[in-house]
Amino acid sequence: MSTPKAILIAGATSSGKSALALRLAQTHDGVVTNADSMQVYRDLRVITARPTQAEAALVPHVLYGHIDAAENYSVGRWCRDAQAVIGEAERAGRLPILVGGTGLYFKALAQGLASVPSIPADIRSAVRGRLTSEGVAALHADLAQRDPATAQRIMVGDRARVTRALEVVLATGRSLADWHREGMPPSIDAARAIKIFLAVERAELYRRINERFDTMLSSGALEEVRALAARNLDPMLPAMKAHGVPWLIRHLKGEITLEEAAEGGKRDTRRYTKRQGTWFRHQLPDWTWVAADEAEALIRQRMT
RNA sequence: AGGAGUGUAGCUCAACUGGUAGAGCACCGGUCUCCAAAACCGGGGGUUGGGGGUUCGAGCCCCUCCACUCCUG
Repeated sequence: MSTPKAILIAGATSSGKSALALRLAQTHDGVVTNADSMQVYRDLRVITARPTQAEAALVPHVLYGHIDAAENYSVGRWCRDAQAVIGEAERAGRLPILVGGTGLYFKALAQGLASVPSIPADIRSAVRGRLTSEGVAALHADLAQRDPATAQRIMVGDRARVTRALEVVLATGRSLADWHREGMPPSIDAARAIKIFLAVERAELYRRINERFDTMLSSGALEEVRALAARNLDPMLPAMKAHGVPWLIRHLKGEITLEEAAEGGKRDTRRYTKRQGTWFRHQLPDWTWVAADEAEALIRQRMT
């Protein structure tokens, strides 16, 4: 095998992937690049378990906390950012090490994304406005008229996809399915990358998640969320939906106890990690699943 | 020790005067192309504490044992 151009490390939340990425970066002159949809937000440091400043001082860490919580970041933007980072690392002779838990980001990076043009703001907000006023069923019915093929593939209650498909036909006059057929070249040469998924046994993972959430609380998570809440941002923004954030905001409003909020945050995280496993198993079947304590040895072996 | 009470799904609790044991949460599986830590779809579970009895039929009635709780001493 030729020298890998990049190492991609995925894994469930709390699987220990950040620590692994750090170790590898230290020994292989790497650039740790974030592939997590929530760690990109500046306002969310503790609650997303972003690497600390001390860790970031050891090796270069990029795409962490570089976006304001008021922004709507997206897969597309991340792909462009990641591509730039990878190119820069290569020119500097450093190894890009992408690490994160967002499956869609990795898939888009390795397999390409449909080149749907960005949706004009007025169309986007009009569609989202209709979602609240008319409800999903009405939007789905509208979609069925304009783009029957796509409408058939989407569940009637799936607000996110119905909204997306509708705004795409309205803005481009073409079916989302058409755009998907065309596709776009991947951002990296996936065949030459090491791709691993850090596997942790379910019970152990749940134990770690619960413990980690408590640690976050004692490390200032509540204060962080208080500051975020004080900005009075739109609750529909991605950053406002990070695990634990909605719950802690409810606690700060006096609606629920801190204990209830913590339970909710932990539960959401547990359920999420289950979906992460499903995603990688089915969507990216060519990734290697490996236990955390064997990952480093496996990677070193493939590096040679 | 005596008196009273409780024991049903992992948890909290339902089940009219005996008539096919359910609900919430938890949990499990799946979908996935630009808000993905999102948005959705689906699922099974119980020797009703153990044993015996009455009855066509027992979570429910009777006996007994066990566990826990409260009261009295």
